[in-house]
Amino acid sequence: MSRARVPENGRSVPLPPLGPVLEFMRLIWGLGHLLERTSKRMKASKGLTGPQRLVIRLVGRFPGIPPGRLAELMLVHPSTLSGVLRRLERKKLLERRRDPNDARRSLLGLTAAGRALDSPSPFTVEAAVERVLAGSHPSHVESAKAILSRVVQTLGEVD
Amino acid sequence: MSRARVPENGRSVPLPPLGPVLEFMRLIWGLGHLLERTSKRMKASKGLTGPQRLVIRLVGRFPGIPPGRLAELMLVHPSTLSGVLRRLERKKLLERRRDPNDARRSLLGLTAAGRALDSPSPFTVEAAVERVLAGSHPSHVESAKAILSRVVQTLGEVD
DNA sequence: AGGATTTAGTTTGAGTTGAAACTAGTTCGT
DNA sequence: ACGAACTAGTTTCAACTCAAACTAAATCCT
Repeated sequence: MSRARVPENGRSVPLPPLGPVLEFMRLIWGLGHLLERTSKRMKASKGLTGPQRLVIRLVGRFPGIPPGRLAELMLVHPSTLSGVLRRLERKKLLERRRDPNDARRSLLGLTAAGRALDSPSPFTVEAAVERVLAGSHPSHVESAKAILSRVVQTLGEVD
Repeated sequence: MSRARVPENGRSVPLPPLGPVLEFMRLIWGLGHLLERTSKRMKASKGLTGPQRLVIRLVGRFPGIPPGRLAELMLVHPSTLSGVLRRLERKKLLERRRDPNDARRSLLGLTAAGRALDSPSPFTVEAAVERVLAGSHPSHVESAKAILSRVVQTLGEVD
């Protein structure tokens, strides 16, 4: 018969078991959503979203980097970055200068205000990842990175 | 004097090295973006986005599940699910019935058209994850799951 | 040199995301 | 029994995401 296990009453039914694949998918989707959540809260508390903060950190590390390179580094579509850069520029944290050698290209740089925000800080995604990685066996971290890289690669090659 | 390594000319400079923490962040952010990309392409080719498809799969597995439970299962905020459900309902793939025992609650179910889409299928995130997991050492998969779970938990407890 | 192709970046459009504010229904406390 | 507290779900809002279409600039090819 095996009709069972349907939560006909939302409450009181424990989380149903899913297969290992759905389990893993739930983890990686859920991870993305948690990053999103952390980002929203950072904006409320510090005025910068996650992607905005990441841009500040990376432009701080590589001044003069053009938007295309930065998008590649962040693994986002260039058009996504446009909006993030626009909002950071509106807040006077970042500047776009024209590349004298190639007028199509912009060169990104932090303003003084932007540089003031370019520092590690608690309650960020960076800090959380730092903590987890520091408290895990290096070999496990390596395995995780390998698996994640393969998923990234496999998904990426569906081009 | 170590001023070096600035890509003053976007082209021809290899990807700069980042620390292990930023490296890992790049992977998990990037994974989220790849899922997003796959989702967009699925919509173009099959008419369903990733979250929409996941809802179909899960409601198919657990008919009568209420939105709150489904949100919990998908690790998304309930308000996020509202829009996804609205769009699926507009497409006549899903129905919301009122729970006779608790009028606040809805009970979700697939229409005949929705049930027709509830099947595994290539070129989905599910298929890609399946492939990677099948081709990896089980112990590595376990390590990855453990690390990811800890990141999820650490980020989650920043409540 | 000059038109065709390629490349860098932005704009527009639809979907997803979480948080806060809101509505409506249920349960609790006295 | 009845008002207070709680719960389920939706709406509204700003930001992010990719893709496709577009602009402008550089390079390529005769």
